[in-house]
Amino acid sequence: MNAPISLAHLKTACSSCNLRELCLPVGLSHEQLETLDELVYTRKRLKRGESLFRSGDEFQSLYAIRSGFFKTRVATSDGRDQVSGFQMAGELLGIDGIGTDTHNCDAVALEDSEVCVIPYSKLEELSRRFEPLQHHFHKVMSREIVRDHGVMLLLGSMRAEERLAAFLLNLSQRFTARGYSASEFILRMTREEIGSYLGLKLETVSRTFSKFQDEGLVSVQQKHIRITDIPGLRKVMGQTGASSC
Amino acid sequence: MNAPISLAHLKTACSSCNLRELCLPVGLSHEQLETLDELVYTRKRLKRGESLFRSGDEFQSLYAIRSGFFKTRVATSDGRDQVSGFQMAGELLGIDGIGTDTHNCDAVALEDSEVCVIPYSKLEELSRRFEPLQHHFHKVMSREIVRDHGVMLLLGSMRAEERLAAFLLNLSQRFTARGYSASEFILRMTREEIGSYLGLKLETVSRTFSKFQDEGLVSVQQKHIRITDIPGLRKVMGQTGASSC
DNA sequence: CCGGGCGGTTGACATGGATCAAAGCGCGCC
DNA sequence: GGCGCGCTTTGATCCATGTCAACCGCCCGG
Repeated sequence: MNAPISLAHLKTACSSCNLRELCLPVGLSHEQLETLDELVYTRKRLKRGESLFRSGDEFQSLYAIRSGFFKTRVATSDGRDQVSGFQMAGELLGIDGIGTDTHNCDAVALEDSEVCVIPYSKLEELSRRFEPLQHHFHKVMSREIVRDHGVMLLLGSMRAEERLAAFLLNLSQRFTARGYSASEFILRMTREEIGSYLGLKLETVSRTFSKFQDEGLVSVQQKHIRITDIPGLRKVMGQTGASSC
Repeated sequence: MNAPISLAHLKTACSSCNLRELCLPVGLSHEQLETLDELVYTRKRLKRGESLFRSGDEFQSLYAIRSGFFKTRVATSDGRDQVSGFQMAGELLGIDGIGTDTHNCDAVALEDSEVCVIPYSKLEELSRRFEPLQHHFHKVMSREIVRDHGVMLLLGSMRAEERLAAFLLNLSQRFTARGYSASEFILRMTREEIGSYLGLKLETVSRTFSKFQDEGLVSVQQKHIRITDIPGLRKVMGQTGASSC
């Protein structure tokens, strides 16, 4: 049922991974890190468009993104679906599966990607023996909840321009954290996927990009984005409709 | 800064709590339960309108609701806020604080309520020693994430009627799980709070209630709700705008 | 028992974003 | 390297929901 996925049985070491400051082991000492190395046995490569897991799949592992870009997608029983997040290197996929032992969303690679496979039972076992790991794992889950509340706020009370500004600033900040440019990047997702995530139609996303460009906030060329006025975008996000006061 | 809150230093035992099938200890054996009793030292009573914690407060404990009804509320930097959830007996409050050691939302009692105070460091310690507790706590957090994704889907792609139908059915189901009527209950929150949660204005909530009443789906009298046609409400939720095909 | 205020309802109107439609372009596949 | 499809842009129109306003009525306190 799943598309074929190449499985690389490579020995992976968190202790030597250059994402360790973003990923599960963040903040652990070097010797603590070496304890972690027994957690990750395998990696998995995915090509663009392939699913890492799908809603309904049995849950067994979490996945840490080593490279690439993903979206997660949730669906209603009546066939509508929505992008629930975009994930990049160092972020964790699959947490949704813990609660029901079954995945509740699809994770799809938006470009050729590689993930570390973290067997969940192993993670639980290790985090019982190893307090800093337990603590950090809890933090990761808690932050995911806080992030989701932020998206709920965006979806429930922001206007189209504010949503897109918030989206761009969020991407910018995450790229910065990974050592990339804060102001210039390639969007890995389509206008439709952005719209789905932001609760807008693709036409609205496109129009809003054009509007931002006219206003000199960004320079848009297809998927290539250059933010030319970060404070300006912040101001767009901050303004409360204005008409309501 | 906080409103005065009465602290009851009562010995509380999960093992004899009639909410144990809904709360943290769900699914544990009786002897396992007794290990849990050392987790909860105190309870806290809150009157209607009081805050259990506020955004920015230092995070120290989780709270299990023994009785009553709460809302949580998140805010943007520019002053807008939104209800992020309604919580009832057996549910856990405060998970948002784990990630940053600081609470990221306000929790407000919507009626006189009582909570069990669960010191978080104690919970981590116990769940290291006690695998089923660890496992269940992870499940609770994961389910919260899945729930939030459901709300995001609602906010991003449902119409007003679908949102309100989903809201009523969700309440109904949660009341059922607590042994109350699935079809008749008192809303603890105002139309404005419902609207905030659902990304609608209070007038829209009110109008939609009236519409449901005209259609014979519910009988509404202020905060008193009687669902007269549960399958009908389900159908409202399921229909996909219809115009889009 | 009465009065005031808050929460709720309803109506009229405004509007942001959806929808429908059509054309351009750019990227990937062969 | 060229072709075709999918993504994007842009325009015209429509509609769901927001906004503004007025009134109602329940509940609480005096």
